[in-house]
Amino acid sequence: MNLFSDIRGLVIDSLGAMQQTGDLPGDLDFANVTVEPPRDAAHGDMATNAAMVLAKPAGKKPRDIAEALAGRLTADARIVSAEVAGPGFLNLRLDPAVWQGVLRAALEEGADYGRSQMGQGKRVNVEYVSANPTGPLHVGHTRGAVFGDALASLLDFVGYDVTREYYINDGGAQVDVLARSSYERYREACGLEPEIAEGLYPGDYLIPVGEAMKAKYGESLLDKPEGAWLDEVREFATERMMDLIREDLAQLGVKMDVFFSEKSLYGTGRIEAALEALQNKGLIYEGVLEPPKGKVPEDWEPREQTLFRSTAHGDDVDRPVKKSDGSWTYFAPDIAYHFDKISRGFDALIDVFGADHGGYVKRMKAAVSALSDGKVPLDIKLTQLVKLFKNGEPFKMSKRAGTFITLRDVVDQVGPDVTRFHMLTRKNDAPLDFDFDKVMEQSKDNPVFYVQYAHARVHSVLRKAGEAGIAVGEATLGAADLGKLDHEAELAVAKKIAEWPRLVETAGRVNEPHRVAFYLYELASEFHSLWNRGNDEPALRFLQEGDAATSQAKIALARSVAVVISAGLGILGVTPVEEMR
RNA sequence: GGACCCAUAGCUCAGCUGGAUAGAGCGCUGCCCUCCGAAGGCAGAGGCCAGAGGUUCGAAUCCUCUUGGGUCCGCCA
Repeated sequence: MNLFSDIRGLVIDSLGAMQQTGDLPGDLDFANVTVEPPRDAAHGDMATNAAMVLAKPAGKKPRDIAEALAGRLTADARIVSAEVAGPGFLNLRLDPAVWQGVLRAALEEGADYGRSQMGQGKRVNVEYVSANPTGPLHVGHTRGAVFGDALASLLDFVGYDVTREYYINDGGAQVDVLARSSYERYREACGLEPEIAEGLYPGDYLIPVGEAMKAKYGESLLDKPEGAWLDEVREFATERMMDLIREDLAQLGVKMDVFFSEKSLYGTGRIEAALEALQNKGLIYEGVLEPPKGKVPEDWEPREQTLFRSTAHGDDVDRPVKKSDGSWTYFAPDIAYHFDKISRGFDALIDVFGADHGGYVKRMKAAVSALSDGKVPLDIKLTQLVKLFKNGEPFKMSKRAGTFITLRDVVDQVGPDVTRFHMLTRKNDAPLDFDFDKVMEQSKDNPVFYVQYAHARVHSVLRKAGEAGIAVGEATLGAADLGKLDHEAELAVAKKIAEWPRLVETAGRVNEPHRVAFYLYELASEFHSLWNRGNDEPALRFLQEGDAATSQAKIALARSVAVVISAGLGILGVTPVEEMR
């Protein structure tokens, strides 16, 4: 159930009834009518802007509409009072039974409480990570992996049919470099001195690749020209790197549905087909680009290339798809890849890129817009930089010095749960500080711990109740007399739980999983607050000695908190622990 | 030169895609606890939402400009 959409439905029905009686004109658009929690609890439980939104089109004063609407709403048993306030807000107070109904729904629906049909089963493709298969994943990839994965789960939760996809850049020059670098490690494995020339990948992670090559090929590849082994080694090394990356992702709990190979686009006519589709729309031409203004590269000279008229779809300049030597630019297979996604029938596409790829957003959107005739929306989410700290000191990374931090370094040290939660405590387009010590800290100052602790506390109550001989089974709690939960501190927690279905829909609509993390923090905060009040007011403790019925009602509330935290953490990909440590 | 992102309490950040007196944590101030449901609790101070215009019943939120920070800018992926 979603209480807010229920009440909104009531408001819309009442407005419709007012149209019937002639209190409102018949041709009104209710799309902008909202029902939301008020910022200030003193304003009641919910507020609707209906009167203000409709005043102008209806040609009436907002307060008059509000008064009339209030009369109708209070006829509903759920609405205790409806007061006109401010410029025309209608503040609603709900019967406590409504909140108790929310708790009952949470208990009954369990992990599905808050699940929504908003996505209507539409197919959405979320592409994320897509790191070059030339080495292990580093921290930057980690953020993209966590973000993309949580986003995918979130969209699934609100009713989309989600495909998680990874685009393997195995078709460009970088995999040739990988092959050459691996070959040197192979020579090393054969007892020769490796020559890691400038421009090759120096990382140690290729040493095992060299050894594996020796195991497979013996010394048969030695003393042969590059042309004789390049294809073979490239494929071998790329496979190895993808195994490595898959393991890294598994460490983090990320599992892709599809790994799509860039290479599979070459030599199969698929790039040509995609460009032909653009050609048929008159969006491909031969031309010479203007040099970038202000900062002209030293070696700039005008060259004729094959260009995509991306400016026809919102880009600033047209983009080359073929180099002057006739080979494809990286953009051409990207176009073909997105063309493939479109032709697989997705209703919406999402790409998760690092912020350093911000410059490609417009051209990619232009390509998708052109290829789908504007029918398939592409949203591109950029994840900002992660700044690493150790003991409060910035941790400098240098690829050259080999001191760059990998995903595995992070996960090995702090674990997948802490990594994932912390990476989602910031909006995707805001830079993120990651302090190895702070994120591990077991104190209320650490949001990860704070939320986990709330969940653990609930389970602690359940355990203690069991020890005290109080039944806390699903059926028992579901049938508990929730009318006993009438204290404002208890209702505050119930109200927070009522917001959950609304929150996930909002988060899903804007593709922002961090909202889930912030919500969970707030819910945990309400719960801890209630718990703490139990110190001074024994009547607010969850376990009431000698009163099983009251205890069960309170435990049902606690249990509902755990249900929502568990569902929320599930979306974030974090394990809800039942006890700390 | 241009494009994109960002600018909110002393610090780190939220702000429900236009709503009421702008929130949280840290830090700060004060009080309480030290009868373990205390890996503390409660309360308070703290803001020209970078600046200037505009849009409207209403703007931190949308538009324009300015300032300041980040990323990127024809064949690299």
